[in-house]
Amino acid sequence: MHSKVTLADVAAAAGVSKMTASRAMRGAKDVSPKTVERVREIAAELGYMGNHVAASLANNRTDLIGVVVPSLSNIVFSEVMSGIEDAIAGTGLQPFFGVTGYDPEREYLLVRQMLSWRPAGLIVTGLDQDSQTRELLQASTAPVVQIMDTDGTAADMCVGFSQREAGAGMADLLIAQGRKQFGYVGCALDRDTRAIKRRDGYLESLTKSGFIQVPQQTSTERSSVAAGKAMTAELLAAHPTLDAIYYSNDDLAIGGVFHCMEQSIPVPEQLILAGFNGLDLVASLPAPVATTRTSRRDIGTAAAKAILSRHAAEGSNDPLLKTVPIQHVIDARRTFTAK
Amino acid sequence: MHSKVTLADVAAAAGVSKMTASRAMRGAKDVSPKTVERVREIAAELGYMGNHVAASLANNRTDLIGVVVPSLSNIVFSEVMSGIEDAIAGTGLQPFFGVTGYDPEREYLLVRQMLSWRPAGLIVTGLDQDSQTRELLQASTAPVVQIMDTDGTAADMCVGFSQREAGAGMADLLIAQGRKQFGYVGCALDRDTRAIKRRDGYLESLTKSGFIQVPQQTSTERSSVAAGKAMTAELLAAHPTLDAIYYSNDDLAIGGVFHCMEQSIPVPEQLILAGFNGLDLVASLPAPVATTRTSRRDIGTAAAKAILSRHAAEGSNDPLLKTVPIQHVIDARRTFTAK
DNA sequence: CTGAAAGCGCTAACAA
DNA sequence: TTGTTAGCGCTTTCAG
Repeated sequence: MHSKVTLADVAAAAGVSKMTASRAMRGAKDVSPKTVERVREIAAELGYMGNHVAASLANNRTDLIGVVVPSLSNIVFSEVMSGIEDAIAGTGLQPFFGVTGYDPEREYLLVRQMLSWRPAGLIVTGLDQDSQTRELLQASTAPVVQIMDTDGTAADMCVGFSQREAGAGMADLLIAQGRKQFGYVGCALDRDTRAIKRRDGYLESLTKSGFIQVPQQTSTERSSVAAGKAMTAELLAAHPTLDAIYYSNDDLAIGGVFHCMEQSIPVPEQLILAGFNGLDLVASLPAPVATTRTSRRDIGTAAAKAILSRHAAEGSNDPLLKTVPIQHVIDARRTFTAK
Repeated sequence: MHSKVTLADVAAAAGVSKMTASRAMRGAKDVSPKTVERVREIAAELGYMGNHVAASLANNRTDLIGVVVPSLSNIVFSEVMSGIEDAIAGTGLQPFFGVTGYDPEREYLLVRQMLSWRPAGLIVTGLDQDSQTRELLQASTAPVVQIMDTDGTAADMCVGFSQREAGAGMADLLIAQGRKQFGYVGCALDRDTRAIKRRDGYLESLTKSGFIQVPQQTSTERSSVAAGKAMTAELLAAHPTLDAIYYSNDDLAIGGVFHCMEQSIPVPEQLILAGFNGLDLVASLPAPVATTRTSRRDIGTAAAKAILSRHAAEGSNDPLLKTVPIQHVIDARRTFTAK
């Protein structure tokens, strides 16, 4: 009953060779339907269960697709993984994940370990790995897709959007709305390189328009609604006249709204709050918050497809896919029409 | 540079046997430090990267630990996975995940595929797999941990709490608060067996206390804040005198609060809202919501540890771990002190 | 401390 | 349509 039953046992019991049994158990192509039926029947009886490890070694490739994300407590990455799941459903590919916790050393170890499983492909978050990791990615024979960011150079393929432009775009929109006093609230800026890029884009755009003074409230703790609430309180205590705050993400911005609601600060009339990610929750908030809707699921899907297509293109001379831009949409309709 | 370099190449270049090279690359036990150093140096030069597939086949075991969850869009499961990550960090184990989408057929396929990788362990959500899947789990030589639920019989080991009691407990608390008119709002009740158990516990407890009439608003769509908002509106339109609503989870309850805030319904004075999960966000809401804080991370950690300890106990006669209960805490302080 | 032999369980590539 | 022959790259014996 246990996994001690091997293909050889099945073959013997069915009175065929291992090879025939092997063929019968998978493709069934070039095997008589009768044989297939008999072999499968016996396999079921014996409780035979194929061994992916042996199969992978024999044909020198696995059906594994490695995914490296910085965090799982962030719903964003869960959604990326859902997108990946969607794309590979039915292809027989299996995702396996690793979480870096934004730690480059851990990322290196993870990528190494994953690569040593000889995966069919690797999806890694971000373009800013350290040099060791980058070398691994570049040397990899398996297709590699870096996701979520296009500000930089990809080791192989890349699916995402410009974080810098996302930040700049939000700044431009706030400026266009006539806001004059801008603030910024962010978490994990010591390690979240994409959040840093957004902030840089935001500040740069403001600077271009002559807004030099931008008070910031930052922290190295991990993003949360509670942190957003507290940091908004602090920022506004020091700078009560702000009329727009950009947050490193929606979680913080939601905390900001909650603070404003408790303090009866009119949002968005007196103060516009802008987050990032476009979490579903944001659309349901009692007070409007601007956000950038990122197509995380699409990024996951596109990344997985890029790997699949690379496999399909194997040996052909088709030009290889490099960067797939994914649109993001600044969503501030509720915010601005409410003004 | 590529992964074409095998251990044999390294061994040859170092002038030792494959075996010595193998030993040098991992444990380093029973090998002279000199040899270890030389072999590793050459391995690095050659860009050698071990092959986990071959290693696993040779020693007939992998370092993979399979995790099956129903969904990733639910932050709860991401947190379980974080807990698992924590527990296995540094043990060299690799988690690989599969998502069922609450589909039993898909779950069966997933478990099969995972088992065929001969994992070091398997963590599966829930106790209510269909019979095929259950057979697989029971026949598995790898340790299996079912998580999140203890209402039922485990195939092997089990880590979680009673969903039924969680629902009943919330009912009791609401009753003790003097509430008289109870409602219920739930999503995905056609497939989320744990949500069903909570509702059953809730209704049963209410019935015991004589509250027979409990209007329900249910839907098969997936839980979301938006759904909670809409369903609360509908439920209250039909039953405006309700003074307590239990939701199948926090997402829906949060939608409920947002509805009440927009309609200026005093929460919790006029209406108590109760969710489930204890999401961090709930603690930051402008209006208090009761919830059941579940230790999801602990569940993940305990599950992973159960697998590790099973491995450690291999061959020994220690009694085997069966069920690990994990506390959940009903958190309604803000709700009730505010009353 | 090091090495040689013998597989792990499966499948590619032929051959029949 | 089926079978045979060789491995895949590593590690477990067991000898030196």
